[in-house]
Amino acid sequence: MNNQPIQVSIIDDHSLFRKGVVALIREIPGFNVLSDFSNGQEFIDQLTENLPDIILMDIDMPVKNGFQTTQWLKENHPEVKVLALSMYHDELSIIKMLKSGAKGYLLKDVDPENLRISLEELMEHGYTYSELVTKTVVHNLQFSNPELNETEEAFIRLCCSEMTYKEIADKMNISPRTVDGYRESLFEKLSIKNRIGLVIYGIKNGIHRI
Amino acid sequence: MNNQPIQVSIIDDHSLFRKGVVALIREIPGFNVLSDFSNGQEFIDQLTENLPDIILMDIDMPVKNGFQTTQWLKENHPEVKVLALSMYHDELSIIKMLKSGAKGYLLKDVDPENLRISLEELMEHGYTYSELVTKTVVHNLQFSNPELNETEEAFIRLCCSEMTYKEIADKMNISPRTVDGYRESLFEKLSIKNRIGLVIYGIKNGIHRI
DNA sequence: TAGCTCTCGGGTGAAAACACCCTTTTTATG
DNA sequence: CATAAAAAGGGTGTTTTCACCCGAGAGCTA
Repeated sequence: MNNQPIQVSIIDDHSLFRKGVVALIREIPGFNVLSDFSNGQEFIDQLTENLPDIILMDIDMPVKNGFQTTQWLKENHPEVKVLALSMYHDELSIIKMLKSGAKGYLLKDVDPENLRISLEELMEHGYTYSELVTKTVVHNLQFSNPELNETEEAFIRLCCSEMTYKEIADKMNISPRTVDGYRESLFEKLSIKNRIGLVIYGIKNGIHRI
Repeated sequence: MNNQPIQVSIIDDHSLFRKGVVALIREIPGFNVLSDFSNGQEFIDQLTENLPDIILMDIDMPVKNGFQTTQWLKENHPEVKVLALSMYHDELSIIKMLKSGAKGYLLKDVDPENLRISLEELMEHGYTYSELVTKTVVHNLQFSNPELNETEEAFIRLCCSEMTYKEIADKMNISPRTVDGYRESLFEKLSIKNRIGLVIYGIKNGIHRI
């Protein structure tokens, strides 16, 4: 290890939480907070050559969310290590964040000591996979959730409302028959029996946030 | 104002967030952090004569949640001012917290400066009602959420599954006709149109947790 | 070019959900 | 005790949802 402090940036739209994390990280020896932003776009807009070593990244944010920002970093600055920091422990969020390029995934209810351990592990090994992440990835391998395309996700989102299928068809500018097809193929794919199952699936997997 | 620092305690199960808030409040002149706990029961168990002036109270916590703990404080130590600090901005949470005795309600995405302002206002006036709170209370007066009894909540819980109404009737040991009545009265009470609305309401209001 | 798959769309009938009418039973309360 | 209010159950008909059948066209590819 060299003796330069490790630079950390935080991207989270909850400013109280963000500032709290900033204060906590300042107390960890060997780490320094470089900057903090309330969403991904703000971070990208204010980018300088002075990049952080680690970014703590929230998922749900306005303008540019955690998935998109992590993806952007993977393509433009792959040397920056993204550590996801989210309150969601649903499988889809974790898997999507890892696929986007995150090097680890922590829940927001992690305690400061474990945050420190994860940060150090991240610098040492280049990744930090908690038990939650490992379990989720293995589970996902065994019972892999079918890939849903954009249309299917949009359809599920609309199903999480009081609209009838006919109204959904109008909204999507397709025939009610097509909606029928979407429904049937999703029932089959997701092993569910009716629209309630679709709503539960949508909410459970973060397709529709309440 | 006297020159004794105002004592603040924080009850929140997300320890990273909690410790962050602790660090932030320590930086506010005139305020001191007395203690912090991960849930209401832990706070009550470790109670001494040395009570805080203000408690920052989360809602969703294991063992004893924010509603119960605030209620308990109202009955046992009404001089302690509870300031709710939650990520939920739904009407039910805000109203239930105020009914339980909270003197204010802040969202977790409040910035540190507004937290400071609210704390000071709380000490000066004994309450701090943000625009969010005022708007919600007025809205609630105009469109007050109906009280649901145990049976209705149980029914909603069962509706958040793939069971048909006939199966729900079997499970509840009542006639399908009665279920019909429950459904119709709930549609009316909650101003919803169909079962999807019931599912969304149930999840949104914590009747069914995913 | 024949064959394959995927998306989109259509018809029909059964089952479930929903709306609106009603009566009986239970429970609370003056 | 009387009487109102609430809970439970019933009949009937419409709309929505769901299941299973089918074909047309686009795009890919062996």
